Amino acid sequence: MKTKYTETAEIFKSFCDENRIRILEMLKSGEKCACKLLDELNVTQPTLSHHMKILCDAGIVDSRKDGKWTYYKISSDGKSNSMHLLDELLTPNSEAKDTCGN
Amino acid sequence: MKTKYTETAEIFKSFCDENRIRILEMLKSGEKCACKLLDELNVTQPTLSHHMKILCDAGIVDSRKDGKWTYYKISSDGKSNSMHLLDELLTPNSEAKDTCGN
DNA sequence: AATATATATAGATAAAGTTCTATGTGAGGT
DNA sequence: ACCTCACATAGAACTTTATCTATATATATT
Repeated sequence: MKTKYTETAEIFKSFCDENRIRILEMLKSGEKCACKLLDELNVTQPTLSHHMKILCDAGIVDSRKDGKWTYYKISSDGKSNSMHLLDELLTPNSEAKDTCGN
Repeated sequence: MKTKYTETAEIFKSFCDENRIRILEMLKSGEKCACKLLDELNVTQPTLSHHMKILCDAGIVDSRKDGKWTYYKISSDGKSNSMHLLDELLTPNSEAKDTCGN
């Protein structure tokens, strides 16, 4: 069974690898094809493919095939979803104090 | 050398483990001492300690010692910093298209 | 059809992360 | 002083993740 915690963790895994962060930074300037991303990263093609799968599966990046090429871009839904999740996770919801007096 | 990518990844590592997500959810209702967190998680005390160190080192959680006890709470600076980082990472900054025509 | 190119998948390996047991440390209480 | 309780650290076992090489697939191009 996949808990809600697992799902949240899946999404944030997108952001805890250096190369995926580099990829996202590249995509900030717009849609890019895999070959272009590959040019700028010091990884092999299968490694890039692995990272793109993680980003796409998490919904952070959208992909589109055009002939031989695959283009990737940041998903605006993925962005708002993850921003919302993070906000939700870090926003205190009450002031119930705990003094360990139990 | 620690790149900016490494640092960003460090911070987001806070959110990619199920147990750390559970911990953060518990802290949403206010400051809690380690013993209380331990009660509600199915992990040993050293494992909790490990997770708290990751959360504190990332600046997401603040800790405070009071006698024998250590209290943890979500850091509002940590929150705004990580929200800002995520927003920055996922906000497109131009519409430069790339048609792989290079 | 044969070939070349872009990407994906499979499988192996290595590095990183999580978790445990055992032990250390430091703060109170008796 | 001694003991107990809360937490941290050390080190080992296990799991997960990242990365590579080799290969498959799918889309042009000739």
